[in-house]
Amino acid sequence: MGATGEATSAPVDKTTRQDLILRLISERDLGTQQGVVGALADEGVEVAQATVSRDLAELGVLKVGNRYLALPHEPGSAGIEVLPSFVLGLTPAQNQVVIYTRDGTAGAVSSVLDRVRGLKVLGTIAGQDTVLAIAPDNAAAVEVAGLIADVCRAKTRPAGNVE
Amino acid sequence: MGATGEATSAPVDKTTRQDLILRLISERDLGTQQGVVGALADEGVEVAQATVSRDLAELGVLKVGNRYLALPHEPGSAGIEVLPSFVLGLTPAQNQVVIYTRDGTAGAVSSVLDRVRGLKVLGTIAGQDTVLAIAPDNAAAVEVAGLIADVCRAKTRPAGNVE
DNA sequence: CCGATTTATGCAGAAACTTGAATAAATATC
DNA sequence: GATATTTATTCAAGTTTCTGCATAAATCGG
Repeated sequence: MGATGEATSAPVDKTTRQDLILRLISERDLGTQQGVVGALADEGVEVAQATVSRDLAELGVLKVGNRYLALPHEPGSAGIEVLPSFVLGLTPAQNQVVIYTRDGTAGAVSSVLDRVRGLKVLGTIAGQDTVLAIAPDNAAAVEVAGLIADVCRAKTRPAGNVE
Repeated sequence: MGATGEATSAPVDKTTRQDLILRLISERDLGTQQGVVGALADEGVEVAQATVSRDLAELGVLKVGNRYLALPHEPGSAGIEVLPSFVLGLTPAQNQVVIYTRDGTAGAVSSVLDRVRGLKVLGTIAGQDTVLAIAPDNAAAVEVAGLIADVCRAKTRPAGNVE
């Protein structure tokens, strides 16, 4: 049967829908909740914008500039949104990203990077003011670097306040 | 205020109660659901036996012989109840437990031991038909050995079938 | 600053979950 | 094997969660 664009299929539960949202905003270029509603509809999941609003908040999805980023982190711990306070610069090199941080904060930055789910980072090594993030390959390293740069540059705002 | 034996305190939610149950059956020697109800009451948590029955089932608590064991494992993976099929014998040595298994099943046994929460095992090493389980100290090793022996000897039955 | 777009929230009905009482089923004891 | 004990399950509240609708609040583009 059809690979894409089902009509109305079985009603999915909240968890399934939220997993789907995480996948969709990784694959497609989604920047509005209405867009997410449409993308969900393409997959046969029909919900209201209000629901997407609440889902994004619960998932901890960030909106960087004009794009949602599926980078939720462990609840309760510092997330990627603290990076702008610590990161001074960064540069991809081979399959690595070298990240320059305020002195003494490299450990914290590496800790954050380790905890962010969805980031293509295999592992990190932290010095005093430098973090080395190891990615699977150069493409991933470039992607990660771009992502972190975006987060640090653009006005980043959490997609919501989970109660 | 009193350290033990509160009267009726704030109504606790399901998760809190289940955590408490895990702790109680580790500390005390509980062998019946009515006993668990009583132990909970001592802590100021009043519930019916039916609730305890459902809790034990959800928690995956085992009843070995005449005693509940708080050894829940990752849901969906093989748990401690498969050990009798694989384990032939075992002996504590220093802070380790040497476990003799059916040939080829040492890996599976070690995998199970690694996944069982609440077991005082730091790590395991598996050969072909032998598993070495490393405990913090001799006392822990003896305890673990006794536990595994009990599980293999006594009629072990899962405390329930979660739907 | 104004209108348009995007996002968040109060509310209400629906659905799902939780739990105790009663009772059935299973297990142990003699 | 009969009885007593222990555990599981059915049923019916009571409670919580979920979600759309309508609307308020916030943000963006001139």
